Amino acid sequence: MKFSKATNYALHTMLFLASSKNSKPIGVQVLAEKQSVSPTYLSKILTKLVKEGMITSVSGANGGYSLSHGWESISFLDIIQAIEGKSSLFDCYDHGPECPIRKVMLSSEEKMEEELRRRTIADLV
Amino acid sequence: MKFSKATNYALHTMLFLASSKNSKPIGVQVLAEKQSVSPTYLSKILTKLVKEGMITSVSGANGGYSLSHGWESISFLDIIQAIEGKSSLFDCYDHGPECPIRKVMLSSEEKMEEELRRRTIADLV
DNA sequence: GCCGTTTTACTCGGATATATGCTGTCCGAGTTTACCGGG
DNA sequence: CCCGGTAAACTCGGACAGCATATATCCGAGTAAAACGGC
Repeated sequence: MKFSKATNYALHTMLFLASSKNSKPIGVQVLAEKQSVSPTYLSKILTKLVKEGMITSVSGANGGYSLSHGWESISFLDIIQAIEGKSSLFDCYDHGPECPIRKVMLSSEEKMEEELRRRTIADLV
Repeated sequence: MKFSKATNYALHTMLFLASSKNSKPIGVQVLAEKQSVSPTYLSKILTKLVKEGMITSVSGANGGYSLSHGWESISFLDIIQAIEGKSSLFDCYDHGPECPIRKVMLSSEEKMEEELRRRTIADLV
């Protein structure tokens, strides 16, 4: 089990957008170049962030992506879940909600999420 | 990103072995049946636990798997890492060890591992 | 009843499908800006 | 100077290919206990 590269790209893109306080949108070409990833693939990833309202996209010439209003409160967990989905890391089949193993796994997972919820991109700028 | 089913099987097998205090080894057939998984596949998973010294296997008739001496101190993390490997959940390419995002991810991951290290199968019996 | 042989019940390991999800590409469509040429 | 049309610079979305890994199966080999059979 690994975090996907897509999550990595999303996090670094958010950090980059937050670092360049430019109000003008930044094209996906530029963002992709910084991370050595193809623009079309990055675009696909960023679309997920747009749908979650974390960033906004502007079509047409001089278009690109920029942070949404209220971006300062976006946590690592928000970004990760936008890419990876919100489902639990651990599936316990046929053992029901009372499965003691499941309980341990879920509580441990929750510890990580607490920390990821606490940390924001804005903290790093 | 998900924990693999193999990890689930490994954890439940450990719990089952710990619950049935029987000193006699238990055949993979029995263990597999409890979890609705094929015996040959489960065997492959359990081999990893054997290599890590958590359980021992006995060949031949009336053979099977049983807990190793000192099993009481085996943590969830031990079992999970035996199956999933010990590498970090988050890879940061080309950003070096000073990458601030990497630091946040690793520290969050560490929170989960702390909890998994604290919890043992023996606690659940 | 004893001992050697065979059968049976197991695990072990490698090789090999199959499935699933991640990564990445391609292309057509829509959108906005910049440019350009005619009046 | 203005205005309309065209080109250029973008994002968006779906379809699709390639690849890695997880999942699962198959089979031959080794191993230990039980069963058997001759003496």
